[in-house]
Amino acid sequence: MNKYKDLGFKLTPQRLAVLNYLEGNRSHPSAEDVYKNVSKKYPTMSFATVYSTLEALKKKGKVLELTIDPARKRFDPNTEPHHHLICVKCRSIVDIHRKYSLDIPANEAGGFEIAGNHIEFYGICPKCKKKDL
Amino acid sequence: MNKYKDLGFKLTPQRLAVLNYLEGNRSHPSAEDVYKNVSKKYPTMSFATVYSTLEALKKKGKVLELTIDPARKRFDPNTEPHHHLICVKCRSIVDIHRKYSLDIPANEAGGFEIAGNHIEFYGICPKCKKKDL
DNA sequence: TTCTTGACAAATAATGATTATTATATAATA
DNA sequence: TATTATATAATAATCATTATTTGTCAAGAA
Repeated sequence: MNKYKDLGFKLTPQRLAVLNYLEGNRSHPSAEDVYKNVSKKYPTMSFATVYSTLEALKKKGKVLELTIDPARKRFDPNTEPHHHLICVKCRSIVDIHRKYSLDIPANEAGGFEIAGNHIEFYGICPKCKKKDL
Repeated sequence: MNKYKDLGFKLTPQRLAVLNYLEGNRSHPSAEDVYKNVSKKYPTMSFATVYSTLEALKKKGKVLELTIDPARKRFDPNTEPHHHLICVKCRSIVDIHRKYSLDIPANEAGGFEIAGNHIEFYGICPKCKKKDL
């Protein structure tokens, strides 16, 4: 009945709390976001535990680490291939689930073996648009 | 005769050295790369000067800050719109100058005003492919 | 049940990139 | 050349992240 059984690592309360927070979360939280939220339930939770849990989940492919925000890492529990639309003002991130076919001509690929791609769309979110009057 | 005349900020020797290093540079250097190189000519050069120069150039649109490398900022003096192909092993970066038409259906855009996009291709560079035998 | 072992959590320290501060030096301009 | 604003260098501070250490707990062996 436990959906995390197959993770192959110990399911501690702290880890469960992190998993629950991430479950279905589409806000692309930073480690701090995770920490803040999970701390409510587990006040003794330390930052290091958050990082190590996220790292463990990353290794198991349950979470993606996004390199979108220059200031901090963001994590994404949505592991299906998708793209992101980022607000250049407030750095909020929205998922884009479209498929795009992106080929690189061999002469531009410089001998690389292509493994995948990720598109970052930039824009201004509705909230920030309002603030700018 | 000076191609940097129009920058609208003081042209110190240090800044000129940074500009010369960036000119035509396609290696997407980090601040440390810039510092190391420019230090050869200006041994008293400080890291802070590198950062502030890069920041100033960024504001003037002469340099782009890349958020590709989770470990550090990378800078790109090639300000024409283009994309990047990154080696997941060594983090080397190659430019991709193709144009791709990428539309987001309005219902996915969440009310964002789209301003641009950037594609990150992932792969393994020839050097790292060899190392893996 | 008790012992042993290994993984985990928490606290804390350490690291590394970046930014801020401050006193001095220098470029641009009158 | 003098003035003035801005840049430099040195340094300290900050912030996110990683490493270390010590104590705790859980599961299996004796």
